[in-house]
Amino acid sequence: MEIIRVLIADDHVIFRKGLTAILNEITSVKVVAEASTGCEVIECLKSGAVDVVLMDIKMPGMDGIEATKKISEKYPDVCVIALTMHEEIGYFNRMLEAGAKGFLLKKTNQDQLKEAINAVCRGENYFAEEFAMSVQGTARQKTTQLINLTDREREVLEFICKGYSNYEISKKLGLSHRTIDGHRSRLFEKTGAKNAPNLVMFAIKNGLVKP
Amino acid sequence: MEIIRVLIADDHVIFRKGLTAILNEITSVKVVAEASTGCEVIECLKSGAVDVVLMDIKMPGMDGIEATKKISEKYPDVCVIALTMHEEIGYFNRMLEAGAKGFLLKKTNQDQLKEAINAVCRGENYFAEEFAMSVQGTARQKTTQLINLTDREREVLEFICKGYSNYEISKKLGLSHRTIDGHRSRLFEKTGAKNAPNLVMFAIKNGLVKP
DNA sequence: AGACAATCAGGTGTTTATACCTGATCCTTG
DNA sequence: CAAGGATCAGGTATAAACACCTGATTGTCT
Repeated sequence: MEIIRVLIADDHVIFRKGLTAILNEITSVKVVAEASTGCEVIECLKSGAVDVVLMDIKMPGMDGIEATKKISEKYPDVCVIALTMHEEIGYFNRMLEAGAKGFLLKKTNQDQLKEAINAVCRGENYFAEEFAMSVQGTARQKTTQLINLTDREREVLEFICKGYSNYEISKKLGLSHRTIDGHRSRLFEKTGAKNAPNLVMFAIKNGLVKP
Repeated sequence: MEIIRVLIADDHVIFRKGLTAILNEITSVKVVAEASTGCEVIECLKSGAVDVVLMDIKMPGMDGIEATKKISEKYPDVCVIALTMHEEIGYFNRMLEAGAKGFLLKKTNQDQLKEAINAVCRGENYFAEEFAMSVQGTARQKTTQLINLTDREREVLEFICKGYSNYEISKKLGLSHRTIDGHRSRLFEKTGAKNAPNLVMFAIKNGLVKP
Protein backbone atom coordinates (compact mmCIF):
# COMPACT_ATOMS: atom_id res chain seq x y z
CA MET A 1 0.00 0.00 0.00
CA GLU A 2 1.33 3.38 -0.98
CA ILE A 3 1.79 6.31 1.28
CA ILE A 4 -0.99 8.88 1.07
CA ARG A 5 0.25 12.39 0.47
CA VAL A 6 -1.71 14.99 2.39
CA LEU A 7 -1.91 18.76 2.07
CA ILE A 8 -3.09 20.77 5.04
CA ALA A 9 -4.90 24.02 4.37
CA ASP A 10 -5.64 26.24 7.35
CA ASP A 11 -4.77 29.79 8.22
CA HIS A 12 -3.95 29.01 11.84
CA VAL A 13 -0.37 27.94 12.53
CA ILE A 14 -1.33 26.22 15.74
CA PHE A 15 -3.90 24.11 14.02
CA ARG A 16 -1.56 23.16 11.17
CA LYS A 17 1.15 22.13 13.60
CA GLY A 18 -1.23 20.04 15.65
CA LEU A 19 -2.71 18.34 12.63
CA THR A 20 0.69 17.64 11.15
CA ALA A 21 1.86 16.10 14.42
CA ILE A 22 -1.16 13.81 14.57
CA LEU A 23 -1.07 12.79 10.92
CA ASN A 24 2.63 12.03 10.83
CA GLU A 25 2.07 9.50 13.58
CA ILE A 26 0.05 7.53 11.06
CA THR A 27 2.48 5.44 9.05
CA SER A 28 0.42 5.29 5.89
CA VAL A 29 0.09 9.06 5.71
CA LYS A 30 2.56 11.81 5.07
CA VAL A 31 1.97 15.55 5.25
CA VAL A 32 3.73 16.88 2.17
CA ALA A 33 2.71 20.53 2.33
CA GLU A 34 0.92 23.21 4.31
CA ALA A 35 -1.07 26.13 2.99
CA SER A 36 -2.66 29.05 4.80
CA THR A 37 -4.90 30.36 2.03
CA GLY A 38 -6.93 28.98 -0.85
CA CYS A 39 -4.46 30.44 -3.33
CA GLU A 40 -1.57 28.66 -1.68
CA VAL A 41 -3.46 25.39 -1.96
CA ILE A 42 -3.78 25.82 -5.71
CA GLU A 43 -0.09 26.70 -5.93
CA CYS A 44 0.89 23.60 -4.01
CA LEU A 45 -1.20 21.40 -6.28
CA LYS A 46 0.50 22.82 -9.37
CA SER A 47 3.94 21.83 -8.21
CA GLY A 48 3.53 18.76 -6.08
CA ALA A 49 1.62 15.54 -6.18
CA VAL A 50 -1.07 15.39 -3.53
CA ASP A 51 -3.73 12.80 -2.84
CA VAL A 52 -5.82 14.39 -0.12
CA VAL A 53 -6.42 17.97 0.95
CA LEU A 54 -7.60 18.65 4.48
CA MET A 55 -9.37 21.94 3.97
CA ASP A 56 -10.46 24.56 6.43
CA ILE A 57 -13.43 26.60 5.28
CA LYS A 58 -12.66 30.02 6.61
CA MET A 59 -9.41 31.35 5.23
CA PRO A 60 -8.33 34.83 4.21
CA GLY A 61 -8.33 35.55 0.50
CA MET A 62 -9.78 32.57 -1.29
CA ASP A 63 -11.82 30.51 1.16
CA GLY A 64 -12.18 26.76 1.38
CA ILE A 65 -15.34 26.59 -0.71
CA GLU A 66 -13.87 28.41 -3.68
CA ALA A 67 -10.63 26.48 -3.41
CA THR A 68 -12.56 23.20 -3.36
CA LYS A 69 -14.48 24.21 -6.48
CA LYS A 70 -11.25 24.93 -8.34
CA ILE A 71 -9.73 21.67 -7.20
CA SER A 72 -12.77 19.74 -8.38
CA GLU A 73 -12.42 21.33 -11.80
CA LYS A 74 -8.69 21.20 -12.33
CA TYR A 75 -7.60 18.27 -10.19
CA PRO A 76 -10.51 15.86 -9.95
CA ASP A 77 -8.24 13.11 -8.63
CA VAL A 78 -7.47 15.10 -5.51
CA CYS A 79 -9.88 14.38 -2.65
CA VAL A 80 -10.93 17.21 -0.43
CA ILE A 81 -11.93 16.63 3.18
CA ALA A 82 -13.53 19.60 4.88
CA LEU A 83 -12.38 20.33 8.40
CA THR A 84 -14.82 22.62 10.09
CA MET A 85 -15.73 24.09 13.42
CA HIS A 86 -19.04 22.98 14.82
CA GLU A 87 -20.43 26.44 14.15
CA GLU A 88 -19.64 26.16 10.48
CA ILE A 89 -21.78 23.10 10.03
CA GLY A 90 -24.07 25.25 7.94
CA TYR A 91 -21.49 25.44 5.19
CA PHE A 92 -21.96 21.73 4.74
CA ASN A 93 -24.17 21.97 1.69
CA ARG A 94 -22.04 24.47 -0.12
CA MET A 95 -18.92 22.45 0.52
CA LEU A 96 -20.71 19.37 -0.75
CA GLU A 97 -21.69 21.18 -3.92
CA ALA A 98 -18.14 22.40 -4.31
CA GLY A 99 -17.00 18.79 -4.39
CA ALA A 100 -15.79 17.88 -0.92
CA LYS A 101 -15.69 14.13 -0.31
CA GLY A 102 -15.44 14.11 3.43
CA PHE A 103 -16.47 16.13 6.45
CA LEU A 104 -14.78 16.23 9.81
CA LEU A 105 -15.13 18.48 12.79
CA LYS A 106 -11.99 20.10 14.10
CA LYS A 107 -12.46 18.28 17.37
CA THR A 108 -11.79 15.01 15.54
CA ASN A 109 -9.16 12.49 16.65
CA GLN A 110 -6.42 10.46 15.04
CA ASP A 111 -8.50 7.37 14.36
CA GLN A 112 -11.22 9.28 12.64
CA LEU A 113 -8.71 11.22 10.57
CA LYS A 114 -7.14 7.98 9.43
CA GLU A 115 -10.50 6.45 8.57
CA ALA A 116 -11.61 9.50 6.66
CA ILE A 117 -8.42 9.74 4.63
CA ASN A 118 -8.52 6.07 3.75
CA ALA A 119 -12.18 6.24 2.82
CA VAL A 120 -11.88 9.11 0.37
CA CYS A 121 -8.83 7.46 -1.19
CA ARG A 122 -10.96 4.38 -1.85
CA GLY A 123 -13.42 6.64 -3.64
CA GLU A 124 -15.91 6.67 -0.80
CA ASN A 125 -17.33 9.57 1.10
CA TYR A 126 -16.78 10.09 4.78
CA PHE A 127 -18.91 12.09 7.13
CA ALA A 128 -18.39 12.58 10.84
CA GLU A 129 -21.38 11.64 12.97
CA GLU A 130 -22.30 15.24 13.53
CA PHE A 131 -23.10 15.59 9.85
CA ALA A 132 -25.22 12.47 9.80
CA MET A 133 -28.48 14.35 10.10
CA SER A 134 -27.52 16.29 6.99
CA VAL A 135 -26.72 13.13 5.07
CA GLN A 136 -29.76 10.93 4.81
CA GLY A 137 -30.08 8.58 1.89
CA THR A 138 -28.46 9.92 -1.23
CA ALA A 139 -27.24 12.95 0.60
CA ARG A 140 -27.24 15.53 -2.16
CA GLN A 141 -30.98 15.56 -2.69
CA LYS A 142 -32.20 15.67 0.84
CA THR A 143 -29.76 18.19 2.09
CA THR A 144 -30.01 20.69 -0.70
CA GLN A 145 -33.72 20.27 -0.48
CA LEU A 146 -33.61 21.71 2.97
CA ILE A 147 -31.91 24.91 1.92
CA ASN A 148 -32.61 25.33 -1.76
CA LEU A 149 -32.92 29.05 -1.90
CA THR A 150 -32.77 30.78 -5.24
CA ASP A 151 -30.22 33.49 -5.95
CA ARG A 152 -32.75 36.24 -5.51
CA GLU A 153 -34.02 34.77 -2.29
CA ARG A 154 -30.52 34.52 -0.95
CA GLU A 155 -29.88 38.10 -2.00
CA VAL A 156 -33.03 39.36 -0.33
CA LEU A 157 -32.19 37.36 2.77
CA GLU A 158 -28.84 39.09 3.00
CA PHE A 159 -30.49 42.49 2.89
CA ILE A 160 -32.98 41.47 5.54
CA CYS A 161 -30.11 40.41 7.77
CA LYS A 162 -28.50 43.78 7.24
CA GLY A 163 -31.65 45.35 8.58
CA TYR A 164 -33.06 46.81 5.40
CA SER A 165 -36.81 47.14 5.21
CA ASN A 166 -38.90 45.68 2.48
CA TYR A 167 -39.11 49.01 0.74
CA GLU A 168 -35.42 49.78 1.02
CA ILE A 169 -34.53 46.46 -0.53
CA SER A 170 -36.87 47.11 -3.44
CA LYS A 171 -35.14 50.43 -4.06
CA LYS A 172 -31.68 48.87 -3.90
CA LEU A 173 -32.61 46.16 -6.38
CA GLY A 174 -34.75 48.41 -8.56
CA LEU A 175 -37.84 46.27 -8.03
CA SER A 176 -41.31 46.72 -6.63
CA HIS A 177 -41.69 46.36 -2.91
CA ARG A 178 -44.36 43.81 -3.73
CA THR A 179 -41.79 41.62 -5.36
CA ILE A 180 -39.62 41.70 -2.30
CA ASP A 181 -42.68 40.85 -0.30
CA GLY A 182 -43.11 37.79 -2.45
CA HIS A 183 -39.51 36.67 -2.00
CA ARG A 184 -39.86 37.17 1.68
CA SER A 185 -42.94 34.96 1.80
CA ARG A 186 -41.11 32.23 -0.05
CA LEU A 187 -38.22 32.55 2.39
CA PHE A 188 -40.64 31.99 5.24
CA GLU A 189 -42.12 28.96 3.55
CA LYS A 190 -38.80 27.36 2.77
CA THR A 191 -37.10 28.06 6.05
CA GLY A 192 -40.06 27.61 8.33
CA ALA A 193 -39.35 30.97 9.90
CA LYS A 194 -42.28 33.00 11.05
CA ASN A 195 -40.68 36.41 11.23
CA ALA A 196 -37.57 38.38 10.38
CA PRO A 197 -35.56 37.50 13.48
CA ASN A 198 -36.14 33.82 12.73
CA LEU A 199 -34.86 34.38 9.23
CA VAL A 200 -31.71 36.05 10.48
CA MET A 201 -30.98 33.18 12.82
CA PHE A 202 -31.57 30.72 10.01
CA ALA A 203 -29.21 32.59 7.73
CA ILE A 204 -26.47 32.62 10.30
CA LYS A 205 -26.88 29.01 11.32
CA ASN A 206 -26.62 28.00 7.69
CA GLY A 207 -23.71 30.21 6.86
CA LEU A 208 -25.66 32.24 4.34
CA VAL A 209 -24.47 35.47 5.90
CA LYS A 210 -21.37 36.27 7.85
CA PRO A 211 -21.96 37.58 11.38
CA MET B 1 14.16 33.66 35.57
CA GLU B 2 11.89 30.83 36.41
CA ILE B 3 10.08 28.64 33.97
CA ILE B 4 6.46 29.60 33.43
CA ARG B 5 4.05 26.71 33.89
CA VAL B 6 1.22 26.76 31.37
CA LEU B 7 -2.08 24.93 31.26
CA ILE B 8 -3.83 24.54 27.94
CA ALA B 9 -7.61 24.38 27.92
CA ASP B 10 -9.29 23.50 24.64
CA ASP B 11 -11.65 20.77 23.60
CA HIS B 12 -9.88 20.14 20.29
CA VAL B 13 -7.00 17.64 20.39
CA ILE B 14 -5.47 19.05 17.25
CA PHE B 15 -5.37 22.51 18.68
CA ARG B 16 -3.89 21.37 21.97
CA LYS B 17 -1.18 19.40 20.22
CA GLY B 18 -0.29 22.30 17.98
CA LEU B 19 -0.20 24.77 20.82
CA THR B 20 1.87 22.45 22.98
CA ALA B 21 4.37 21.98 20.16
CA ILE B 22 4.75 25.72 19.67
CA LEU B 23 4.96 26.56 23.37
CA ASN B 24 7.51 23.90 24.20
CA GLU B 25 9.83 25.46 21.66
CA ILE B 26 9.96 28.47 23.97
CA THR B 27 12.62 27.77 26.60
CA SER B 28 11.08 29.89 29.34
CA VAL B 29 7.73 28.14 29.06
CA LYS B 30 6.57 24.64 29.85
CA VAL B 31 3.19 23.09 29.19
CA VAL B 32 2.40 21.22 32.40
CA ALA B 33 -1.13 20.08 31.65
CA GLU B 34 -3.93 19.94 29.13
CA ALA B 35 -7.66 20.16 29.74
CA SER B 36 -10.59 19.76 27.41
CA THR B 37 -13.34 21.20 29.57
CA GLY B 38 -13.78 23.92 32.14
CA CYS B 39 -14.18 21.32 34.87
CA GLU B 40 -10.90 19.69 33.97
CA VAL B 41 -9.21 23.06 34.24
CA ILE B 42 -10.40 23.48 37.81
CA GLU B 43 -9.29 19.93 38.60
CA CYS B 44 -5.82 20.60 37.22
CA LEU B 45 -5.50 23.75 39.28
CA LYS B 46 -6.36 21.88 42.47
CA SER B 47 -3.54 19.42 42.08
CA GLY B 48 -0.79 21.18 40.19
CA ALA B 49 0.91 24.53 40.29
CA VAL B 50 0.12 26.60 37.23
CA ASP B 51 1.04 30.17 36.35
CA VAL B 52 -0.86 30.77 33.14
CA VAL B 53 -3.97 29.23 31.61
CA LEU B 54 -4.50 29.51 27.88
CA MET B 55 -8.24 29.28 27.72
CA ASP B 56 -10.56 28.54 24.84
CA ILE B 57 -14.01 30.05 25.21
CA LYS B 58 -16.22 27.43 23.69
CA MET B 59 -15.91 24.14 25.51
CA PRO B 60 -18.44 21.47 26.35
CA GLY B 61 -19.75 21.44 29.89
CA MET B 62 -18.32 24.42 31.69
CA ASP B 63 -17.22 26.99 29.13
CA GLY B 64 -14.23 29.32 29.23
CA ILE B 65 -16.10 32.23 30.70
CA GLU B 66 -17.41 30.32 33.70
CA ALA B 67 -14.07 28.63 34.22
CA THR B 68 -12.32 31.99 34.17
CA LYS B 69 -14.72 33.37 36.76
CA LYS B 70 -14.00 30.47 39.10
CA ILE B 71 -10.29 30.83 38.60
CA SER B 72 -10.46 34.53 39.39
CA GLU B 73 -12.23 33.74 42.63
CA LYS B 74 -10.29 30.73 43.86
CA TYR B 75 -6.88 31.15 42.26
CA PRO B 76 -6.34 34.87 41.74
CA ASP B 77 -2.62 34.33 41.14
CA VAL B 78 -3.30 32.29 38.04
CA CYS B 79 -3.39 34.43 34.89
CA VAL B 80 -5.91 33.56 32.22
CA ILE B 81 -5.27 34.36 28.58
CA ALA B 82 -8.26 33.92 26.32
CA LEU B 83 -7.64 32.21 23.02
CA THR B 84 -10.52 32.87 20.68
CA MET B 85 -11.60 32.52 17.11
CA HIS B 86 -12.13 35.75 15.28
CA GLU B 87 -15.85 35.10 15.31
CA GLU B 88 -15.89 34.96 19.07
CA ILE B 89 -14.52 38.45 19.43
CA GLY B 90 -17.90 39.42 20.81
CA TYR B 91 -17.24 37.45 23.98
CA PHE B 92 -14.44 39.89 24.71
CA ASN B 93 -16.35 41.90 27.26
CA ARG B 94 -17.68 38.96 29.16
CA MET B 95 -14.27 37.35 29.31
CA LEU B 96 -12.85 40.63 30.53
CA GLU B 97 -15.44 40.79 33.28
CA ALA B 98 -14.70 37.19 34.17
CA GLY B 99 -11.11 38.20 34.82
CA ALA B 100 -9.07 37.32 31.74
CA LYS B 101 -5.77 39.18 31.56
CA GLY B 102 -4.94 38.66 27.92
CA PHE B 103 -6.62 38.08 24.60
CA LEU B 104 -5.18 36.31 21.62
CA LEU B 105 -6.70 35.08 18.41
CA LYS B 106 -6.18 31.45 17.52
CA LYS B 107 -4.31 32.53 14.44
CA THR B 108 -1.57 33.90 16.68
CA ASN B 109 2.10 32.94 16.33
CA GLN B 110 4.92 31.89 18.60
CA ASP B 111 6.30 35.38 19.20
CA GLN B 112 2.96 36.79 20.21
CA LEU B 113 2.26 33.85 22.48
CA LYS B 114 5.58 34.40 24.22
CA GLU B 115 4.95 38.10 24.60
CA ALA B 116 1.46 37.58 25.94
CA ILE B 117 2.53 34.99 28.48
CA ASN B 118 5.41 37.13 29.71
CA ALA B 119 3.20 40.19 29.92
CA VAL B 120 0.51 38.64 32.09
CA CYS B 121 3.17 37.13 34.36
CA ARG B 122 4.52 40.63 34.92
CA GLY B 123 1.03 41.65 35.98
CA GLU B 124 0.26 43.45 32.77
CA ASN B 125 -2.56 42.90 30.34
CA TYR B 126 -2.02 41.78 26.79
CA PHE B 127 -4.39 42.28 23.88
CA ALA B 128 -3.84 41.20 20.32
CA GLU B 129 -4.21 44.02 17.80
CA GLU B 130 -7.59 42.79 16.70
CA PHE B 131 -8.97 43.62 20.14
CA ALA B 132 -7.46 47.09 20.11
CA MET B 133 -10.68 48.76 19.06
CA SER B 134 -12.36 47.21 22.08
CA VAL B 135 -9.66 48.45 24.43
CA GLN B 136 -9.47 52.21 24.38
CA GLY B 137 -8.11 54.00 27.38
CA THR B 138 -9.02 52.27 30.61
CA ALA B 139 -10.61 49.42 28.75
CA ARG B 140 -13.17 48.26 31.24
CA GLN B 141 -15.19 51.45 31.20
CA LYS B 142 -15.37 52.15 27.51
CA THR B 143 -16.07 48.64 26.42
CA THR B 144 -18.76 47.77 28.89
CA GLN B 145 -20.26 51.15 28.17
CA LEU B 146 -20.87 50.06 24.62
CA ILE B 147 -22.95 47.06 25.61
CA ASN B 148 -24.39 47.88 28.99
CA LEU B 149 -27.70 46.13 28.65
CA THR B 150 -29.70 45.46 31.76
CA ASP B 151 -30.76 41.94 32.67
CA ARG B 152 -34.27 42.47 31.44
CA GLU B 153 -33.06 43.96 28.19
CA ARG B 154 -30.75 41.04 27.61
CA GLU B 155 -33.60 38.69 28.38
CA VAL B 156 -35.95 40.40 25.98
CA LEU B 157 -33.24 40.46 23.35
CA GLU B 158 -32.88 36.71 23.60
CA PHE B 159 -36.56 36.22 23.04
CA ILE B 160 -36.50 38.54 20.05
CA CYS B 161 -33.67 36.49 18.58
CA LYS B 162 -35.73 33.37 19.04
CA GLY B 163 -38.41 34.96 16.92
CA TYR B 164 -40.98 35.66 19.59
CA SER B 165 -43.24 38.62 18.97
CA ASN B 166 -43.70 41.46 21.34
CA TYR B 167 -46.90 39.99 22.63
CA GLU B 168 -45.56 36.48 23.03
CA ILE B 169 -42.68 37.76 25.09
CA SER B 170 -45.02 39.66 27.37
CA LYS B 171 -46.99 36.47 27.99
CA LYS B 172 -43.84 34.45 28.69
CA LEU B 173 -42.61 36.99 31.20
CA GLY B 174 -46.01 37.77 32.65
CA LEU B 175 -45.75 41.44 31.76
CA SER B 176 -47.65 43.92 29.66
CA HIS B 177 -46.78 44.03 25.99
CA ARG B 178 -46.23 47.73 26.53
CA THR B 179 -43.40 46.97 28.84
CA ILE B 180 -41.73 44.77 26.29
CA ASP B 181 -42.22 47.57 23.81
CA GLY B 182 -40.34 49.83 26.16
CA HIS B 183 -37.46 47.41 26.58
CA ARG B 184 -37.31 47.02 22.86
CA SER B 185 -37.07 50.77 22.35
CA ARG B 186 -34.22 50.96 24.81
CA LEU B 187 -32.49 48.13 23.00
CA PHE B 188 -32.72 50.11 19.79
CA GLU B 189 -31.32 53.20 21.47
CA LYS B 190 -28.42 51.40 23.07
CA THR B 191 -27.45 49.25 20.14
CA GLY B 192 -28.17 51.70 17.36
CA ALA B 193 -30.27 49.10 15.63
CA LYS B 194 -33.27 50.27 13.70
CA ASN B 195 -35.23 47.04 13.49
CA ALA B 196 -35.38 43.48 14.74
CA PRO B 197 -32.96 41.95 12.22
CA ASN B 198 -30.39 44.56 13.24
CA LEU B 199 -30.89 43.58 16.84
CA VAL B 200 -30.38 39.92 16.08
CA MET B 201 -27.13 40.63 14.26
CA PHE B 202 -25.98 42.77 17.15
CA ALA B 203 -26.76 40.04 19.64
CA ILE B 204 -24.83 37.47 17.68
CA LYS B 205 -21.85 39.68 17.02
CA ASN B 206 -21.59 40.41 20.71
CA GLY B 207 -22.07 36.87 21.85
CA LEU B 208 -25.29 37.64 23.70
CA VAL B 209 -27.01 34.72 22.04
CA LYS B 210 -25.67 31.49 20.67
CA PRO B 211 -26.34 30.90 17.01
C1' DA C 1 -33.17 63.07 51.76
C1' DG C 2 -32.28 63.53 46.95
C1' DA C 3 -30.61 61.79 42.55
C1' DC C 4 -30.59 58.18 39.50
C1' DA C 5 -31.27 53.91 37.06
C1' DA C 6 -34.23 49.97 36.31
C1' DT C 7 -38.59 48.27 35.92
C1' DC C 8 -43.22 48.49 34.97
C1' DA C 9 -47.28 50.22 32.16
C1' DG C 10 -50.43 53.07 29.64
C1' DG C 11 -51.89 56.34 25.33
C1' DT C 12 -51.64 57.50 20.35
C1' DG C 13 -50.24 57.33 15.95
C1' DT C 14 -47.59 55.90 11.65
C1' DT C 15 -45.13 52.59 9.29
C1' DT C 16 -43.92 47.79 8.20
C1' DA C 17 -44.52 43.22 8.14
C1' DT C 18 -47.05 39.30 7.12
C1' DA C 19 -50.87 36.40 4.94
C1' DC C 20 -53.31 35.27 1.08
C1' DC C 21 -54.78 35.98 -3.39
C1' DT C 22 -54.09 36.77 -8.40
C1' DG C 23 -51.63 36.88 -12.89
C1' DA C 24 -47.72 37.80 -16.44
C1' DT C 25 -43.27 36.92 -18.20
C1' DC C 26 -39.04 34.19 -19.01
C1' DC C 27 -36.24 30.13 -19.08
C1' DT C 28 -35.22 25.35 -18.64
C1' DT C 29 -36.14 20.61 -18.93
C1' DG C 30 -38.52 16.51 -20.36
C1' DC D 1 -44.56 21.65 -27.19
C1' DA D 2 -45.88 21.27 -22.38
C1' DA D 3 -44.73 21.61 -17.61
C1' DG D 4 -42.69 23.72 -14.01
C1' DG D 5 -39.83 26.87 -11.49
C1' DA D 6 -37.99 31.56 -11.02
C1' DT D 7 -38.96 36.12 -11.41
C1' DC D 8 -41.77 39.94 -11.45
C1' DA D 9 -45.89 42.68 -9.66
C1' DG D 10 -50.39 44.02 -8.20
C1' DG D 11 -54.77 43.87 -4.62
C1' DT D 12 -56.54 43.55 0.14
C1' DA D 13 -56.51 43.05 4.94
C1' DT D 14 -54.84 42.19 9.58
C1' DA D 15 -51.20 42.00 12.87
C1' DA D 16 -47.12 43.61 14.45
C1' DA D 17 -43.49 46.80 14.86
C1' DC D 18 -41.78 51.21 15.89
C1' DA D 19 -41.76 56.29 17.53
C1' DC D 20 -42.75 59.33 21.05
C1' DC D 21 -45.09 60.62 24.98
C1' DT D 22 -46.44 60.11 29.96
C1' DG D 23 -46.23 58.47 34.77
C1' DA D 24 -45.54 55.08 39.02
C1' DT D 25 -42.71 52.08 41.67
C1' DT D 26 -38.62 50.15 43.54
C1' DG D 27 -33.93 49.96 44.95
C1' DT D 28 -29.28 51.82 45.22
C1' DC D 29 -25.87 55.09 45.92
C1' DT D 30 -24.20 59.27 48.14
